[in-house]
Amino acid sequence: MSVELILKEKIKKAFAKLGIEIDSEAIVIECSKDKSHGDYATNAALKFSSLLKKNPRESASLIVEQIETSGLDKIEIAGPGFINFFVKKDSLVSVISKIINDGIAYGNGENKNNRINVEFVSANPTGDLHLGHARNAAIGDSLARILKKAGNDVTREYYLNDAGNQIDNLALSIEARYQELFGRDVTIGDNMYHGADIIEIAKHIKKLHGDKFLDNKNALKFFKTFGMDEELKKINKDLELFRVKFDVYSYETKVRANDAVLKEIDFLKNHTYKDGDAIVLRTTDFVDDKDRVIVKSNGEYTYFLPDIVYHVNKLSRGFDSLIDVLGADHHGYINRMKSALMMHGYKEDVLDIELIQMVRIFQNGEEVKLSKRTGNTITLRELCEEVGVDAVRYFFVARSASAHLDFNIDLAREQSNSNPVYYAQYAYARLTSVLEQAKDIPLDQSGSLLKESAEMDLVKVLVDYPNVIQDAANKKEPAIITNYIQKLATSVHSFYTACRIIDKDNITLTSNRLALSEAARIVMNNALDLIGVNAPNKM
RNA sequence: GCCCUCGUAGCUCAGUUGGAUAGAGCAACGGCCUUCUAAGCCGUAGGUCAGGCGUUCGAAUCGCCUCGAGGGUACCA
Repeated sequence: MSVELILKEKIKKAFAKLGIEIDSEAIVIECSKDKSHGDYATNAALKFSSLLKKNPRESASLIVEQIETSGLDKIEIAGPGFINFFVKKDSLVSVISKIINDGIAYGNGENKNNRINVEFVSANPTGDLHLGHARNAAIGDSLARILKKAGNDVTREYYLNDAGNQIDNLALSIEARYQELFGRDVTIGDNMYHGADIIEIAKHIKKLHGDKFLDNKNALKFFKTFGMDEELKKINKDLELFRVKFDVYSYETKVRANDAVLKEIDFLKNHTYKDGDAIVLRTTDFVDDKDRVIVKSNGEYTYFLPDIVYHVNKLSRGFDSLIDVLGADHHGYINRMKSALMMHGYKEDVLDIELIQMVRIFQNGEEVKLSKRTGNTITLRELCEEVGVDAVRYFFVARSASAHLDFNIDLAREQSNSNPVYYAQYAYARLTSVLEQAKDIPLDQSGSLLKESAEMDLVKVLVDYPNVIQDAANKKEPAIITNYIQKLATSVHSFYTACRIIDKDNITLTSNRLALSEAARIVMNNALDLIGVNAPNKM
């Protein structure tokens, strides 16, 4: 059990002795920022003083009298009524042997028996993944890793809208380029795809099939599936480069098979009304602020309807909850989809939509304006080639998803200390190097000789790791992990500078410090992996 | 108009679910390499937490108003 949990239990029991039951979730334990405030502190006396009918300081002393003191050096009451805990060194340093024994499993949450489906990227296979997809991929994948680490059963899913207009336009674009290869006059319309990738696909088809599809009734159908496969192959190659892998690909055409959409309309009939020839879903009965059209006057479906079918499909596969990672422009989508799922009897929070704010690119101190129309775009591949996968993944996750991200290309490209990725990777490389040089010296996991403040600070950061994972998972916020990585790197560098690790004249101390180094190395590797960043042995 | 996200050091951002003297990194300044990687460490300086009112023992955090940035408000996807 972690130190924090032990303290929570102690506080809970102290309250119980005073005749008050409180939930241990409600007890807040903080790591003290100031050493004179002990190792950990709680505001429980302040928070619950009204229950004790005493002022905060009096409450604090009542509680302190009841706290069982094993594992503690002393307890102090300070300020308006904080209770400060000075923890015995042994209870802190025991984390070293725990980390070394658990290895990569350190920080794993208990199995929650909770199946979560995380859907992200889901870009239409009509061209390269661009900047927005890159942030989506970085955050979605990191989130999946974190949720898994926290003890959930996670499935990564990619949804392909292969029934929509985009795919038709893709087929038309390929057809035009294909005919062009045979010298025909073609015009590429505004809603068609102008990219060079389309020309490549057309050439590929010509090479494989010659003029077979020049005047062929089935040409468009073929261009559609062939083009989509080609584009998806490229997307997957880019994603692989970006260290993102999906467990499941869902095709809209398959989701819609067996009249699933018609059945859905029938299922929803008690929640719909007609507006002219259109069918409108009464989402305002639930959590939406406006009713939504699901079938247009011309009989076509809006995208919303098959999307409902898709979400119901996901839930029918046995997931306890769904997460969609979407761009911030999908804001209006959240409540209408939740409403639709509530019509199916699901709770509002069965679906969680993580909105990702826009990325702005800065170069030479100026914003780079991107536009698909003018062809001025940046693809995920270009970005990775330009600044490296580690830097891109780190930067795209390091800011809270709900915050706009200004991505400074010059900074990310810079292989210098102004780049936070290198700061963390360097800490890892230093530890690895020391451990390699001292590989003949056995580790002493007892921590009995550790006493320097730099050593104990590092130990406390390591103790904190499992809590950080739970926190990041609960808040669905990968940026919490990067914040932790920075803190850990700082502690490692301070320790490294303040304490000489290998000392041939003091092998016992060396063994202690090597064990601490190994523990820190394991946790750093572990944390970097959660955001998909490599931990290099050398830099 | 209405809804959402946001506004914290010169820049980019944290801030542990209302707590003690608001913190990092970069940029600036001053120190530290005969020994494990100086891509590092230690220190100095830098703040009207956009502004105002309120809630209470206590507010960057909660509520209301104002100002400012971005997004949404489609029978587009």
